[in-house]
Amino acid sequence: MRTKLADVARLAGVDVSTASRVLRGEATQRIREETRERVLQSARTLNYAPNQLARGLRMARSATFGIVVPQLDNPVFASAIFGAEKATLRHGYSLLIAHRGSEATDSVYQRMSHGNRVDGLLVASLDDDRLLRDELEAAQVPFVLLNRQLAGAPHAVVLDSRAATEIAVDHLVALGHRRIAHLAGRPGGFNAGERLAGYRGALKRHGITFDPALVAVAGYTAEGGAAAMRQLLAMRPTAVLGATLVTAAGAMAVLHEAGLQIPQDVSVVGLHDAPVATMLYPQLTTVQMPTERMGELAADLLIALVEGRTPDAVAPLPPDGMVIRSSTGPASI
Amino acid sequence: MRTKLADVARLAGVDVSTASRVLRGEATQRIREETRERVLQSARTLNYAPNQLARGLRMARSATFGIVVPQLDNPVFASAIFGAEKATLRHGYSLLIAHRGSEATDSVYQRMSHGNRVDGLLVASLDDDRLLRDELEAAQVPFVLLNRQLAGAPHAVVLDSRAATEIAVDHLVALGHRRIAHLAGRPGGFNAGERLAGYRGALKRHGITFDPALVAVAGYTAEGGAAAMRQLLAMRPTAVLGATLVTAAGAMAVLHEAGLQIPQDVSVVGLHDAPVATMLYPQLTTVQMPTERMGELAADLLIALVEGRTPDAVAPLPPDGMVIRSSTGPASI
DNA sequence: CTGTTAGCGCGTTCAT
DNA sequence: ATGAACGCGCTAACAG
Repeated sequence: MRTKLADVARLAGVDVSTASRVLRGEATQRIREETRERVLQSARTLNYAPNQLARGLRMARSATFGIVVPQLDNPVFASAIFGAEKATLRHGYSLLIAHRGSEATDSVYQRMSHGNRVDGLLVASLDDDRLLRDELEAAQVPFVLLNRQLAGAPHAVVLDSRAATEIAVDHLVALGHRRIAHLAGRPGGFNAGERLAGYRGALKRHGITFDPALVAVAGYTAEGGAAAMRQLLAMRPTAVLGATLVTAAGAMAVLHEAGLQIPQDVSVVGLHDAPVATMLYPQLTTVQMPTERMGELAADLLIALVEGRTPDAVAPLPPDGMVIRSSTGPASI
Repeated sequence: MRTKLADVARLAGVDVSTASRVLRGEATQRIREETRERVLQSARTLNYAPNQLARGLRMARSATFGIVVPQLDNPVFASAIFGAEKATLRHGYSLLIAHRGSEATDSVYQRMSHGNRVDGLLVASLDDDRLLRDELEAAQVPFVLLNRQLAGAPHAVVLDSRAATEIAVDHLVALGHRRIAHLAGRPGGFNAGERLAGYRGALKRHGITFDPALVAVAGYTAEGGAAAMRQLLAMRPTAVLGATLVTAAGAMAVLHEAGLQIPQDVSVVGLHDAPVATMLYPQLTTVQMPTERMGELAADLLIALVEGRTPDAVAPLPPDGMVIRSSTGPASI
């Protein structure tokens, strides 16, 4: 049997309610300094930790969030989870993890909300808007979206993908590139649209005419990046801007196969930064994004929501900057 | 207010105790088929889900496990978590995630055990034996180690790193290699020792004399792999066996810099398999390991433990096999 | 300033 | 075959 509040109270010679008040640090209540000390001391010697199940039942508040991710091997999500876990821990919340499976009924959101009684949800789903909205509505708990938007959902923390592509293009233009290809993400996706907008905006700002033939849909896989790059080869770009590290890597493989030198013949930039960037050859120049911070801010926002505050919307997180490695260089032509 | 058992009971016109018996599917109890139907129907229409907090409090059993990882961006752990989550979900358990921080007192294990009342722990820590044993002892819950051993801890699910290096060496020897370098992991680490043993054993089996100068400590980072490879260059190996994908990638970068062709001049093999292997140039030949299965088996083992069974030890998980890509080829000399 | 009391929602005796 | 009553450990209203 583990030590419970009653044990602490008995040892301190007080009632459980008094012990509870002391341990919870009630500011409004007045408690004699001497009793407070005795209770604290008892709790320490007994190594007391409150039973969160009982507390959650009583308070109708589990101090637990659920985080739902599509995959774990995506470094952006891994980093976001890490940040979220740091923030929740800091505020005394725990984090229940689950992946979004294919279950039709009793979605993961409802299970966490109704079953586990989480106080809120961190949602990093890639599902389409309609499905996601329905499932989140049924969950009936506050939620914050991670790196995506959802029409009608007010709370989201996203990376500023538009700004990221802009500074990537700036970097390439500064190196003299004008024929810059873009490996685009999933058409219709929120971030894909933002990136394309940033790409076009930056080109325009530099007086370069947008050429649709320099954009190919790559999705988010190495194979997709490779296929898109093959298609773009005929356009003879001097630089390529990938949507993610993975697509950039796929493109690099195709460039290698084609006998093109990186960066002498073609420069390559990837979005986000992760250890894998240093594992490519040549090491990939990237736009570093605050992915861990995104998780932290999302958790902070969720905490504010469940604690009844009405937080301001969080602006898209600007990139941390370019990480210049070896995959970019002066334009050859 | 969410629907509770009493709501279901009222709608069905029975007592809560009856509703409880029906919904928990008590085998010993006899319940009239007609009432059972009515209760089930009521639960369905009210979209009832039992409050796990209340149930956990009552049963002294939260149906929740804690999983503790050092990092999330390690693909082996990410995959293991994914597998563990699948298995726990399948058996009606939830998964609380946390990383092992640097907190001295009130370790993450104790917090999960005493505070969150998890029924068991999945431990993927890299901490040294002494610290880990003390903290786990204080947690007082069943636990299963993930991909590591701990003296005196009976339950662990590990990958067979020894067999993995063995088949990697077999593959290289079959290609005619005899000067095979090894980028070793953290000295003293469990898996590092296993890999070295497998390497030495396979060499011996093929009648190749073990040369300590062909082994360099690389740790588990790209930089470590690069440094070790630089050191080994003087030995003119025709093949390199990395401890992980990351170290192999670091080594490949050094080979590129040195103007050596992969695989014409030097073949490279990495242990574990992950998408990043296809992102390297040339694509990396690897030994695929059942990392996700490891997580599943660990969760299954933990479930057996907390449910009072006395499961057999799980043997080290053999590799799934070689994934031959482009980084290995016939020995040049 | 502190003790008494009453549940939170559920599973489980013990009755009937 | 079903209902009544109790308590898991905790917090919060109400007394005093």
